[in-house]
Amino acid sequence: MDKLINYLLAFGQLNQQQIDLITRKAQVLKLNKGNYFSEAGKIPKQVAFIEEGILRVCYYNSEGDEITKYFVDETNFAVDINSFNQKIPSSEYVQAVIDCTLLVFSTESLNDLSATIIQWDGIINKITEKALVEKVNKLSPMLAEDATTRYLNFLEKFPSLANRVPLSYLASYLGITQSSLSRIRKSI
Amino acid sequence: MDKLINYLLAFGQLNQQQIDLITRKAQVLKLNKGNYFSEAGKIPKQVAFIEEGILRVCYYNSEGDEITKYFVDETNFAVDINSFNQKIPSSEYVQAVIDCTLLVFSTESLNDLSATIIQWDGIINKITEKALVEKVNKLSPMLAEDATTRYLNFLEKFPSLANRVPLSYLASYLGITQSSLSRIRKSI
DNA sequence: TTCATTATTTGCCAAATGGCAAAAGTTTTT
DNA sequence: AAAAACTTTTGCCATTTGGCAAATAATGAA
Repeated sequence: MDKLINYLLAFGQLNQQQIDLITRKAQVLKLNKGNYFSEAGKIPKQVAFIEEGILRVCYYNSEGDEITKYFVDETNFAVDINSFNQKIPSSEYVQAVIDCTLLVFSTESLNDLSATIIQWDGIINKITEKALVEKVNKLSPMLAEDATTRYLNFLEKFPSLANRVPLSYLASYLGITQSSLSRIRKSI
Repeated sequence: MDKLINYLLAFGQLNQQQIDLITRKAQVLKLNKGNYFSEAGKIPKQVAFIEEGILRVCYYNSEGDEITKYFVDETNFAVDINSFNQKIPSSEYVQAVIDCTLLVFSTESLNDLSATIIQWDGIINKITEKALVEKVNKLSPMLAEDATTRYLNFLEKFPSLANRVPLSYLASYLGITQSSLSRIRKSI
């Protein structure tokens, strides 16, 4: 739980009473590799803070290919924020890439926290904004990079993952085919 | 000014008094094609609402190439949000792609609005989040598309722009070279 | 352990895109 | 109007990436 609290504290002050409340509202969830935290077609009812492990967000494009939109690692929140906020069915899956320990907040818990902790909304908004800005800044340059560079950058960010994750997850994230990725790996 | 007010009203309620205040804080700025709204290296001190025209956000990558990160069109806000909020020098330029009419809010005006209008922060946060989510959702599939598809999608979103904008703006946004884009155009 | 299933690598060749430089076209300046 | 500066197109060829199918390798189930 410390990881979560420290993370929140980086975005705003919280007193001990508030911290205790947050701690009480968080539920530990162990999610095994391959299992889904949330699924397309359903309205997301929870937000996950990743204490250990890595999730990925993926969807099916119009050609029916499964596309990994991004990976989310330790000490970050994961949720289809758009669907969650608007209470509309998600178009994405959120899946454990490796065994994960999550701290889960339900919609109701979040409402309580928002109503009780005056700084809560401000903190959450900062976190949300930062996470989204990072995603844009990550994706944008990828378009101009070649496949090998994109793979090397992935390796840097997720060194432990490259060989433990199905090729398909990675290839679709990098925007290349599995065989291309396989060849790129070989050439390194 | 109506465009702005209607846009804001889509994200939250505002009474006439509040609308008047917002109107008073907004400054009209005509920005001609090619001119910069904000520049890399400077701390952004203003936010722009685009009443007419199109802006682009661009930067120089490590190879020194100028990359168009995205275009922002009518009825949207533009700012390097990260630098603006953190008050750190921007790494991006915001430039008029065609002649623009902007409604500009200074940091101070925004602070006033935030302090005076109770719903302000909520509205702005919703707008920010929506804009960022849209950018991620736009960029992510582009990686899996070929250059022609990316160009066609651009054409759909900005039909009027394709032939009025320097090739270089467009090509760097699409992640291809100018000559490739020129050939793609020809082939259509 | 063995079989079945799934994931990854590889070969072969086609298609897409890039690099570079010259030519053609546009715009701006004088 | 002519010259200069800049933008876009084009040719030629190299490199990258893809498509498809077969071969290997790895994983999981019986």
